Amino acid sequence: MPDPEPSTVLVVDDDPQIARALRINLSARGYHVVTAHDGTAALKAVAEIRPDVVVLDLGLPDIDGVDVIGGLRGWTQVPIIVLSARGDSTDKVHALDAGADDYVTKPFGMDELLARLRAAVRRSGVSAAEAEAVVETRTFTIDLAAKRVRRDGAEVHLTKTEWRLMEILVRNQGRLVTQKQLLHEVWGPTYDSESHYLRVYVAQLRRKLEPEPSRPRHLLTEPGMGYRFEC
Amino acid sequence: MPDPEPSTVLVVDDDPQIARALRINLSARGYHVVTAHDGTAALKAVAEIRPDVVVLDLGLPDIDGVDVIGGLRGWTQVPIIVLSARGDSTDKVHALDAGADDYVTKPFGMDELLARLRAAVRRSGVSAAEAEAVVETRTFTIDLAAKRVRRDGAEVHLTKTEWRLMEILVRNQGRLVTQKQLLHEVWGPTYDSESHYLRVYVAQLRRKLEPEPSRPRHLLTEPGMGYRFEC
DNA sequence: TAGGTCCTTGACGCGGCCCTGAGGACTGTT
DNA sequence: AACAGTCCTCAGGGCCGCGTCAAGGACCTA
Repeated sequence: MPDPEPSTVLVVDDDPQIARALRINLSARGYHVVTAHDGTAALKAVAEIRPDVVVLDLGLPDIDGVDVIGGLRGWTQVPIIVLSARGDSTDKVHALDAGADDYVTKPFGMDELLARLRAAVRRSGVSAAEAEAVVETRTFTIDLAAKRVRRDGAEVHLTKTEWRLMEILVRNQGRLVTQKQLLHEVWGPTYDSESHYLRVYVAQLRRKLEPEPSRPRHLLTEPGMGYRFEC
Repeated sequence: MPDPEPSTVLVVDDDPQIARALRINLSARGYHVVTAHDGTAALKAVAEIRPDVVVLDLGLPDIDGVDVIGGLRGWTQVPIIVLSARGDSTDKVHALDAGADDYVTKPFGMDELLARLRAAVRRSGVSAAEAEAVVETRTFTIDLAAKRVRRDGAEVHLTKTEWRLMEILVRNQGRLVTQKQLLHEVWGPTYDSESHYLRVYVAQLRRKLEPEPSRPRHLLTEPGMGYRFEC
């Protein structure tokens, strides 16, 4: 097994001290760290960089932390670990019920936070990895873990967007994925009806992967609803 | 949608007081509670009753708590919430790294534990719930999650409108669905009396799915009222 | 700054799906 | 037996959604 690429952590905290401390510690442990200093930036950052886990301080200047959780849970399952100075029981309950995965009160031990981070990443990784990492069709092979596609032995290069789209379809193989879901997961939660994007990119994938792009056998259209990947 | 069956919680604690307190509180919240008083019993209980979540005290008389976690993680992904009197950072790290999902130190607030329990069940339920969406009849099979219909092994293609209609009827299987409700949910709230639409589309569904379309056995008409799906 | 890749956006033809209307069957009522 | 109401069936026309091609522009790299 090759060394897995480092997990990306989005750290959301308006206190530069804490953000810096987290950045240093997490980076030292091999994580790829991105920081945001308010809720708006956090929501945007999640849509753009797709972190593997979010560490979220509740005391943000612009948006209430619980609303940030809600905004994320509307379209993504990314694990959220809440940091908060308030150890109040009702705060914890609200945050957890809004969709947070864990809740750590400040001051916190870095060891503990790291352990909880590992637990969160491990959990979400298990389900993601469960779907076999390699999917084969008659004409091409997809390695989800390595992010590689081969066709007749030769490697086929997919762009970032093409890959994201392909990955979602493959992870849901056999299932119909709605246009809205695809748009949300590839382009972000603000894209609802730009189905033209899908047409363009599905066409590109078909051109690269299907034996007869005009008669797709694996990337199937369900008119009015979405797309479906079949082996 | 019918009421989901209650989640089963395995409470593992050798202190009868705490075990009792948990049983009372969890039962009051609608959980199905099973208790075990030592590690051996816990391991056996998980294998036998397959709980949806385990609440595990670390101070067990026979087996070290971390080993219990390890014993479970060897074969199951059931969420484990650790309870412990020791708030020591290294204990937390060991338990979490052994595979625990969460760690709560005694004394704990019952509200918080319940919220963490909900979070754990929610997480694991997302993936498990989707699998249970297949409805079978004598002649055809409907997979609600994948949005696909099979008849005698072969795939039957439904259009968007056909599928919407079918889905509503299937989700209300056995129950009568009124024409108005069907029109509202498929064509929108402004459609009240266009029952001709329904006739056309129900006929199409019957033609595609019923063995004898003129003598429907599953898509039944209730004259003057609506339609009903029967397995 | 130049070159390349990639994302976005527009225009256009085509096929399939949704709607619609007409005719007929069935049932219950007067 | 005539009639009204509801339902089933079939077929055609309009239109929306899909696929395709191509060009503009953003971004990165050298």
